[in-house]
Amino acid sequence: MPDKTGPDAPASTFRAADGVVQSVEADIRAGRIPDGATLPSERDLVENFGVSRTVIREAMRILSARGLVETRPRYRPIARQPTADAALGALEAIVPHLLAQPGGVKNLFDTRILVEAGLVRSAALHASKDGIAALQEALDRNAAAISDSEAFYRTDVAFHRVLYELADNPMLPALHKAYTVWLAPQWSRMPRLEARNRANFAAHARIFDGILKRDPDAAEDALRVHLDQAWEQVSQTFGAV
Amino acid sequence: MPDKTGPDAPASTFRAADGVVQSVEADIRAGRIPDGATLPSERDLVENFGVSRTVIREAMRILSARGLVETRPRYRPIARQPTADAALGALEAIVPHLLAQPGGVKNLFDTRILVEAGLVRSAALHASKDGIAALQEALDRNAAAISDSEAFYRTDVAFHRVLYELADNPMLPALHKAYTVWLAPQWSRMPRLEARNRANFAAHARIFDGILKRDPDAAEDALRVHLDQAWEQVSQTFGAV
DNA sequence: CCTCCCTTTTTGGTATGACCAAAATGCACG
DNA sequence: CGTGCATTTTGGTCATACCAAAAAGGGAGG
Repeated sequence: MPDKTGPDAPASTFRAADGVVQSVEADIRAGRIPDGATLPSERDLVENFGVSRTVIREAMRILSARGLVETRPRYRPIARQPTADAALGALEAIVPHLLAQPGGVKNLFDTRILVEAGLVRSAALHASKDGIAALQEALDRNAAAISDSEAFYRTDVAFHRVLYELADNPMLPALHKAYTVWLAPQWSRMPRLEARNRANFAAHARIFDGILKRDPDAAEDALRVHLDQAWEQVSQTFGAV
Repeated sequence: MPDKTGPDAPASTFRAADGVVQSVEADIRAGRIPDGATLPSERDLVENFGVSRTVIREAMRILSARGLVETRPRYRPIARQPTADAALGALEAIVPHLLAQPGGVKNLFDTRILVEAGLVRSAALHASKDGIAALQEALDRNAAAISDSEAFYRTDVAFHRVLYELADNPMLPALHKAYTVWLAPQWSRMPRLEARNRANFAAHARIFDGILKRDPDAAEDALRVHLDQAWEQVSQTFGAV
């Protein structure tokens, strides 16, 4: 019974693991395996699917690459609902390669500038009262943390995150998180100075001001000045990257 | 000799496959395994690394997930230089899940609008003579294909691609390609009509005109009208997605 | 009764060896 | 000088076994 070679192999490039993948994939998406739940042990899956452990492990690897399960080396796989977050998270292994190439960090950072410029323009034109209030709150928190570089970093990131949240598109906060994680190696090693915090806060305030005045050009300009300056700091710290 | 458990296992969560992955990873990035070359057979790798085929296969799966090797079910793995293209390509397996969720296609398409709006603004402000010439050429090709819907689709995609190329950031053309692939299932099933081609070409011309006049607002507006209209067509064809 | 530590069981990681079918290769034939 | 068939190679799968780490269980001590 465990043997099922031959007769039911439809497509030429069909692997047994694909069947397992599809089945588990469907179970996760349908919620039969809830988000965060541990999957059955490999040996149980062997029994359920009537395939060898080799195939089960292959399937787990594929599911892991798809972001549908989270695997740590010696632990049970955990089911994950396929979110934008998981999708971007799947890039975590390859992005460092891109960043290591000449100009890699700059290129990635430029895409961030492109996106955030669009976001602040959009915010200036369409942000709701609530959205602006959220931004104001983030800005206040940022102000309160100027003298505490650790807290300033957190509130800095949070301020930018609000910009991504304002667009009301769940993919964008995920993108912000990805940017933060990807660029963290550069940023976290930068010297933290109160003077710098002050300058960065002022930039945030200018951005907010542009949005408040419904002036997309001013908001975008402030954002660009801010991020260009941030880039200056990074590239000074690390040399040409 | 093939046994190497115990003594040299530094981190707790270190798997033998990780060692193979790192080694092959380094070989590919250093060009010792050129882009496009087939990797040694699994059995050869077994010999080279002194581990079992189990481990080699595990390593191949990991490398495949990282986008460093391309594996087709029954063929030899092919080395791939880690490019932005490969990175985005790694998302190909999970993005369909996101698109299948309510509003998924719309959300993705909105990010595209955000990005392209930024691109046309940037083009209007900074595009070089050569860049504008390239855009002009793409537009001409598009015009010449109005009566041939198949060719029109190709030149349409090509016109937008030029926008992504103008920014001189290798990650952006990769992004364009990804958008094209991801949204192809929606787009390729749309009815092709010469009238529609004509409208789309007119929109392209307006975008180009805005760029030529160095008027970012006009260019962006034309782009938004164009993509909103495209979205209208898609959502009419497929209902609320 | 709860906590903490130690023992047992479970489970993931790896090694081996074997078999099949498809792909790659090579050789003989037209 | 192709071209088609036979052989070899190679990826995909199965089965089994062992180890070490994690999880579970259970008993001693507070």
